[in-house]
Amino acid sequence: MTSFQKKVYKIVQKIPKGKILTYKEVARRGGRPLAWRAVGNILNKNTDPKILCHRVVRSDGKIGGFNRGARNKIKLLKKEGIMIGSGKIIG
DNA sequence: CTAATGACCATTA
DNA sequence: ATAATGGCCATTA
Repeated sequence: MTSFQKKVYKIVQKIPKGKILTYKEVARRGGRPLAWRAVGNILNKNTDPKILCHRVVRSDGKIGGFNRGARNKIKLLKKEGIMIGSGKIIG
């Protein structure tokens, strides 16, 4: 475990159901407001089923990526109650 | 240490 | 609307 990784996980796990955070926001909460690049990188290499990484999306409203494919990510978000259309978030 | 990578972001054409 | 470019950061090789 690396330092930033731990922070990112803690923040991502703290995201309440039905809500989402952008990579930028996660980075900001992690103390590195300009490290959204690394955030995505960390999640990418550590896609564990116990970690809720599907509540993190892009700033443009797009979904982004996912270990099981963006399709699955969208499904999960939809299940949580988030509205998604054309691969983007509507709410 | 250097170089390369990427679930990104913002701007410009 | 899409495509391409520059910038930023932590992690990995």
